[in-house]
Amino acid sequence: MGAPKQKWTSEEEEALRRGVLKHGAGKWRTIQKDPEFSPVLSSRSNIDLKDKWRNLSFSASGLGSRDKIRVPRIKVPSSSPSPSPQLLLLPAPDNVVEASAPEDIAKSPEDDKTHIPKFAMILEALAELKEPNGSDVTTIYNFIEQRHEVQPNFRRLLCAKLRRLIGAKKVEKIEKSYKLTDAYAKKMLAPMKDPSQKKDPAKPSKASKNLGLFAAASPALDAAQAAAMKVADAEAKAHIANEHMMEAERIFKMAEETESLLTLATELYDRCSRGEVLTVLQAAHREF
DNA sequence: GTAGGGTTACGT
DNA sequence: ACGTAACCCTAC
Repeated sequence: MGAPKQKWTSEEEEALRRGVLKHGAGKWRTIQKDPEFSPVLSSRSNIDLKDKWRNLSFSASGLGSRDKIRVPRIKVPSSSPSPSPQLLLLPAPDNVVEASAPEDIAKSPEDDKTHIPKFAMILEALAELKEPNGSDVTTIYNFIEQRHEVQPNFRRLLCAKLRRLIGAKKVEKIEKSYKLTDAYAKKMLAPMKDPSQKKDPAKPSKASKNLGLFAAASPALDAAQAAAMKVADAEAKAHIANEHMMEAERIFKMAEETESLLTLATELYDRCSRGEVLTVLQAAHREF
């Protein structure tokens, strides 16, 4: 029944970019109705434009790695060479990055020691929040955000993750809130006296008697829980400390990059003002 | 009409 | 398991 997702074509994307350049971000209806773009964007609604722009903004802001600053790439449409200076001021999302990414730092991209699966974070949050009627997304998000460094779009991911956990019968949804299922909560808190843990993902155990699971927790459960919390806490602290070091490192590197960019820009400007013709490639490789 | 949270489909 | 693009829902 559903429409199989209408992927944006590069023409549509380009029209959107130009539309934003012309009318500004937020004027989605105006852009959509503009005769210059309406032929291309006819099958897109104003909110489609908005959503697409949001996606572009996200992917252009280089989450997780460097530059929070969006660097608009100057793309001359080849037919009309009119690169207005506004281009440099517009917060237009664009395919940044380009070439020249000297990874001279001896840091492996995947750091297994500090990698905590998203699912684990969510389960940990639910286990420790232990709200009888479940916790809503915001509560869960806040909890995780305090404990772990999360990416800016984590909130968005959280919903998808929770759904998967529901599918895996580890979490159940009550109204707008989420909580661990009876079966899974027990499994988490159970001591390892049972080596033959059943991994049956299809737990038919209905959530009929899960009320008061935590309220009626036995001393043994409390102890196990406290121990688990201590471990989790220590891990979280180590994780945070590591994150801070990495962040400092990242900022330092960013400062270096910014400085060299500034130098490059100054040189470029100097040369251009003397009438020299340079290509971006030359500039990037300092071949001038 | 727009912004932003939420959901679903899909690719890796 | 995870991230993301496209789509949906709702408050303002």
